Amino acid sequence: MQATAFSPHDHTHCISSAISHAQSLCANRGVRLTPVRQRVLELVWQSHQPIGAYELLASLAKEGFNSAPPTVYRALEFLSDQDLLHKLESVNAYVGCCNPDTPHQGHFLLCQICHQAQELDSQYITLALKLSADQHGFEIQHHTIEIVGTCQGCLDKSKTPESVL
Amino acid sequence: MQATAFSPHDHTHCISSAISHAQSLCANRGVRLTPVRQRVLELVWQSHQPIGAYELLASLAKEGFNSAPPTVYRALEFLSDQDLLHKLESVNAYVGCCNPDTPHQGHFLLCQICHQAQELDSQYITLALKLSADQHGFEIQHHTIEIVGTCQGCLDKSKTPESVL
DNA sequence: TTGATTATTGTTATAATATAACATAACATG
DNA sequence: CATGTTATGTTATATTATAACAATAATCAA
Ligand SMILES: [Zn+2]
Ligand SMILES: [Zn+2]
Ligand SMILES: [Zn+2]
Ligand SMILES: [Zn+2]
Repeated sequence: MQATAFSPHDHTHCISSAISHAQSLCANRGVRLTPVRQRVLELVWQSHQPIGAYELLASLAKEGFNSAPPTVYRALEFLSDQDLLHKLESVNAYVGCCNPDTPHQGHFLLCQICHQAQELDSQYITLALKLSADQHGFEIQHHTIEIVGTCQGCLDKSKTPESVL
Repeated sequence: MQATAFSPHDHTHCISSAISHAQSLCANRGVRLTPVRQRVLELVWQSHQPIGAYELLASLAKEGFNSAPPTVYRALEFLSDQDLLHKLESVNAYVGCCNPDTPHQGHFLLCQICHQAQELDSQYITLALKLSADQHGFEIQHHTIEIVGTCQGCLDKSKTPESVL
């Protein structure tokens, strides 16, 4: 099992890969990854911690971009439409999508210690949702699945007191 | 399979049962279901459609209750702490809880046509979440599971054109 | 190339949701 | 009653998000 967000990894690779992926994907789709859109995507990918719209806005402002709310919300809307990021409803914040090629809703693990989010695409969960919906004759359009808890890394740290190190 | 919210039923029974249940539950727990708290709970139970804080506030104001935001948010916090309602994060609105005796997070079906919400407690979903989390060594504290789509009643209506009626 | 068309961005204002901070009142208990 | 605690009142403000319209930039057909 390789978790990405929660385990040590070369995150510069996450960023560069996400951006180059987004560039080719937008080119293929005939949509424009404009400077502000790309910069918002880069900012979202700065870490695996979901980031809020107004935090993005502050960064854009520092960098000389236009800094009114509609600017960032439009960029977020575009990136979301292109499946390049997801909004986490329970924290009003945004994370980069790991798999933008195929439209999907993710399932998310959110660590309340390190505040990182990991997107899953669990067939278990997808099937369980479908079974439950079917039982009620309910036709699913989309869903919000956000699981809050403690990630393995943070659990390990909490079980290793300073004195033992 | 008996769905409650989405199928015709005596909703006055939902309301009175929720309120009397809440009264005895608060008495047992030694907490106070004050007038404003009970009224908020009644308003939440007016229908199976999740209701927003400011809509509650407007109703309270009409009825002569204090009508500043903290009033309703405090009542919502109390009711949530007592497991008498849930917040639906994806719509910033609140629904009465069907099973306040045992602390839990619900799973919700939200119909985008009739805007009603049905709380589930699906063992399928609970198990799937646990399996997925375990695979990542992730310890679950709580979750947000909100499934948006079309309920059976609204599907039936859409499949029965006017001309046939 | 020009002009029409559409997509994108700029700008101002405001809506919608939620909380901080502190004062007052009600309740419980000895 | 005196006291500590819980609940409510009040004012202000924080946070998140969108409406509305103007200006600019890209696209494309003639
Ligand atoms: Zn990374
Ligand atoms: Zn963590
Ligand atoms: Zn009902
Ligand atoms: Zn419906």
